[in-house]
Amino acid sequence: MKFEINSTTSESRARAGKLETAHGDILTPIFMPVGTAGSVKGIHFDDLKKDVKAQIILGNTYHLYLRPGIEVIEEAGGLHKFNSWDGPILTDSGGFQVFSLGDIRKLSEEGARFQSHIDGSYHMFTPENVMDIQRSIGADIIMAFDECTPGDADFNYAKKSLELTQRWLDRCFERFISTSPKYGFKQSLFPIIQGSGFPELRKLATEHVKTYDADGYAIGGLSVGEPEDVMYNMIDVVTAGLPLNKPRYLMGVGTPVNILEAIDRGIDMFDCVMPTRNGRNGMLFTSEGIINIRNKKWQKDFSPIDKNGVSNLDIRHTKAYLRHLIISNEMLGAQIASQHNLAFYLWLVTEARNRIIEGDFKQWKNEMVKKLIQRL
RNA sequence: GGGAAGAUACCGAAGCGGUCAAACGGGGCAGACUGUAAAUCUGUUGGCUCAGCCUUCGUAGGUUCGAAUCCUGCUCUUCCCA
Repeated sequence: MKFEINSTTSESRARAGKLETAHGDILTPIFMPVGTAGSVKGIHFDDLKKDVKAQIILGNTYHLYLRPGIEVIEEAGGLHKFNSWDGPILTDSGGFQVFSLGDIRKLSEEGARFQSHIDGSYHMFTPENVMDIQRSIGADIIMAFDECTPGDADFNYAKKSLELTQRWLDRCFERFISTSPKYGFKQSLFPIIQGSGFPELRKLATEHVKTYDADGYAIGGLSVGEPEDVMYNMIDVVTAGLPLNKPRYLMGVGTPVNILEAIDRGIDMFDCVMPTRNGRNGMLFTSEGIINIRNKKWQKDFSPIDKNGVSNLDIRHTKAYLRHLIISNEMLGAQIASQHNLAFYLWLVTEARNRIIEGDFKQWKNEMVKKLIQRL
């Protein structure tokens, strides 16, 4: 996988780049819509590509492993064939589920034993079988199996957790390099940097992942309950230590403001459920600020969803109509809101890229942040 | 014409002498959501000069220290018989 930096800025760490995968190029910075179960909730792939302008989507090892199951995906010929998305795909390893399904799993040196949230059955994830599973799913970018350390972890827990993640990373790479892709194209394995909110641990973690000449490096364990300034500080610490010529992926982040701040600090890739989940729940991110479309004040507002919006739906539909759909629990409402939010996120990172190239990123970012935190 | 049951807050529906401004649903209003156990979850929903007070359980009276709860008249609704 090739990554080239097209442009950098003098007053910030922000970069514009291009990541080449077997399923197409990705212009960075990029936001990657989350498609946990092989589907970005509520959005068809045609709209994702043409209207949202998504360049890469996610899938999730844990969810796909439980359902439909790896046999099905293998027989289909991999996830690309199965769901028909022909662009790049990244799969998360299930490490986040080890965190979010905390009460129904048990960690050991070997791996994570967990209960399915679907039927309660017991399963075991190890660094080795998670690599195998991700080979079978066949994403272009696959993630190391890690423990996503909780945001409120104390130093001792965070240190032990990081050390486990590091030992697991060694096993991930060992397995990864001794196996081959199943569908005739190259896969890249990204390590994940943990260390919670402790700069010294983050530095150690950064040094450790650099012992592998990976195609990209991810930062995990942020936006999991810690204060925002801690998150920004950790990003600073990590990006300062990472090689310049490799993409950096900040996992699970975040709000539009989080994304701009992270781009400013040298992050290239993002994913987050926020545009889709919050969209389903009536929260819109727009060029003017944040809208809770369920609020009564939009009941008779027949202005476009977002007058500056880039999605076709933004001008076509009014706030009043979208409010009606969401309030009435019509599934079209969730679809429109999700598609709008995703299109907005993709616009935001694309615009950031343009500004980096133009050279006025910092100024633009500061203006945008002011707008984006407003509640309309 | 005769008989039976019932009328509770925005709607439905509990309550059947004091602990009732009144359970529970729905609806309304607002909030949360960051590598998706989420088309989910939480709060709130008579008024006020708000640790208290005022007005509310069809309506007008009555019994009682005390009534949404008991009694009487009236109005309306539903069902059954003719």
